[in-house]
Amino acid sequence: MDQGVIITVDVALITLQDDGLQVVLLRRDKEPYKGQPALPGGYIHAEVDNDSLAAAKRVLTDKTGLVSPYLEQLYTFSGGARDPRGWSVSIAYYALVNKDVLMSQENAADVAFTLYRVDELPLLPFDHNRIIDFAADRLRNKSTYSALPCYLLPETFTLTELQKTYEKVLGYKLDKSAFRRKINDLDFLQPVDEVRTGVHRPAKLYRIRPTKNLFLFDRTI
Amino acid sequence: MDQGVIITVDVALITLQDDGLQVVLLRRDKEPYKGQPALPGGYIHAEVDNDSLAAAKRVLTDKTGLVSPYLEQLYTFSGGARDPRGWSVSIAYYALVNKDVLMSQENAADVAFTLYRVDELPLLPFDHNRIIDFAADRLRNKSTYSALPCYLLPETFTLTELQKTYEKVLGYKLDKSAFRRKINDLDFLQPVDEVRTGVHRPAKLYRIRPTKNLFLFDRTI
DNA sequence: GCAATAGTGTCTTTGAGACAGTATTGA
DNA sequence: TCAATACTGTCTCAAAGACACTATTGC
Repeated sequence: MDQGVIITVDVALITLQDDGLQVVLLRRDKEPYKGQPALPGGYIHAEVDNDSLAAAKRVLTDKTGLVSPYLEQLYTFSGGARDPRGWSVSIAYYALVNKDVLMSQENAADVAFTLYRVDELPLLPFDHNRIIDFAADRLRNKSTYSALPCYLLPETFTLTELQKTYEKVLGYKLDKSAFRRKINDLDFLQPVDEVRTGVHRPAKLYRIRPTKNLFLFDRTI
Repeated sequence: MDQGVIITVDVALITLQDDGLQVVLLRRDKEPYKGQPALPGGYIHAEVDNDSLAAAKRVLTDKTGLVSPYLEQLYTFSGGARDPRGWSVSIAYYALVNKDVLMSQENAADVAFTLYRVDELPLLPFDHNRIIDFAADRLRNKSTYSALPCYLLPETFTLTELQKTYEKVLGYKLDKSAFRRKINDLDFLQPVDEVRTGVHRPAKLYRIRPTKNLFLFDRTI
């Protein structure tokens, strides 16, 4: 049955730089909006994709060479006005990745990413501005009660690095003492037998406790 | 472009009875699964629906005669295994309605609803069991930090009725004193110049403060 | 020793839970 | 006056914020 509806997945791949959250955009290689920066996306391939999550994984890997440590369905955008080709549905996902992992992948896969601050976007094709707004809001909101920001960090990290990450995502400062008390109580990190040495006192390294699911807290961080 | 993908909306319309949350199911009037109880749902009509929210409203009104006071996108279910007709996408919504409003509508619109407890469902067609589980989980979770349960009540209600509603949705008892303190602090109700008279001391009536958006709290109820 | 960062201890404030109290109605 | 429900006051406890303190490193 042909309902004449276009069905795609789009992925907002988000990372963290010194100056805030960034989203990965790629130059479109096809019409419409050929050559313009837009979210990685593509049609669902009913023959190869088990479901839309599989389609999102495939799109992300095909277009960026990455396998994200965190990928979650965001929202489904739809309507007759969002795509010049006609009535369309985009099942949008968002993904998180560490900046250094992303950059080394850019070299390895020989693709050209464009990074934009999520709060300073140009006008993008389709409703991609809205999708990115949704993704940033979801990330910021969910970070108040989950371990999500861990996925913006490398495999191991110090508590100070984790706190700075939460602060950049949330947009406000946290108290060091209270932060460490909560991290300790919530018990979602495991110590690694290493330290990060720098100019001064070395800091203990941690990794997120291995799990299939995102750690959700029963209170705020 | 025909991708051979079926695209539908399904609505989990939820109400509250004495013994807990109930979901409205209707007997399917078409194949597949003709005659079996299932969620109200239907194809997107690209010619008439502005977007999937409009489609969900239309489906709900066409099949039940209702306009729900609360309707929100839930999740998008997809894949090749959920529908015998082939690879399909269901943009699922959930809606809330008061039991008495629902029942009077059943008579007015001359439709036959079947109500099932969300925790005691038979095996349903497609992945409707999963959709209802998602809806009940979302409702219970969101009720801990929002005014959602108000939409399960009639237009006006007493504080005791509201507390009982929260308790039934959440599945645990709340302290009366603390509950009223919070309702007062959160300031999302407005008093109505009426009381509910019964056998004993009359109770003040309230309604939810008029707003376009759901009231979200910065803490737990 | 000094500067800088890592990490801890403790006081105060706030809000939640427990629970007992008072208030108002119909019969 | 009594039963039943509406509504309030107060004590205790736990978690959060503020902030000062100690610890460990390179130089």
